[in-house]
Amino acid sequence: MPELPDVEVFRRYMAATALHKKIENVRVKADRVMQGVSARRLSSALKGQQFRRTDRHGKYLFAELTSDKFLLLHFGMTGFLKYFKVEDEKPDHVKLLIDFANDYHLAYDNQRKLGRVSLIDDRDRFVSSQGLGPDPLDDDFDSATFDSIMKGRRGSIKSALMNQQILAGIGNIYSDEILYQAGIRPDSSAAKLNAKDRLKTFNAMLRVLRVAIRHKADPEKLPGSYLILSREAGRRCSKCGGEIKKATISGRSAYYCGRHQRLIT
DNA sequence: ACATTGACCTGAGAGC
DNA sequence: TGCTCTCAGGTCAATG
Repeated sequence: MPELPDVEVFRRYMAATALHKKIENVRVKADRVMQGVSARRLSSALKGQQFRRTDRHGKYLFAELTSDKFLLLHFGMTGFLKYFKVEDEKPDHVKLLIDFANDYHLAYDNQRKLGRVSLIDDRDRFVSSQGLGPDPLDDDFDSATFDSIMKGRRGSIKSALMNQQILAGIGNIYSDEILYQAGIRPDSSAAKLNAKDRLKTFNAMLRVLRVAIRHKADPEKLPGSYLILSREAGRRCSKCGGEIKKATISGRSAYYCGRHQRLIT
């Protein structure tokens, strides 16, 4: 679930529910997902504070506290947030539970332990220390930046789109979707795309990410012309009737239409 | 320096 | 029903 559009939906959800409320208590499950911070320190950093605003870069969510520190959340493959009041709405694999003064709770849930919860001092410093590339939805990210990123790549276009050091936020599902919409096969060489192909990919990227966010990143609500609805080998392409193929690229399973997506080598 | 692979976790679903 | 096997949207360290 949690690629850029999903995390943006989580961010908006958190902003709509959990800002400006006094944090009364914090329950931390000491776990692999806690990174660089003990349960005790995280708990004391949150207690008595409020969340002032939320922010996102790629797949990372930042929740700024009134103390100027940030709670950092990464959702791995199975993470999500839930704001709730009564106990029976509490999800099953809660790693961090924040109790507010209004008797509501915010849960960070993650079944598999591939996510990350941390406490950081500075958002921008975190982004650069992680070596994260630009977020494609940042205002100053344009097609010229996208061009310069893609030109120097030796591998496939799909791997380039998914490389967080190059471009932050796109994962396996949305890289397939972007290339499906752009009509380019995922195993095409990133460096061999011409200017027109790059512009097509860039435009498809922005469109797909925005449309996904608008539909709450819920696959069932996405337009019928999206690959995500028929992402299975042997199915028919919703655009051209071609056959959906499966391939392994950089160790991840990729799906594409064998007819309307062009291989560029 | 860059690209690709395997390991890390846990549970769902397929196949028998 | 129950067992085993494979796979899953994440990153990171190790390898080529």
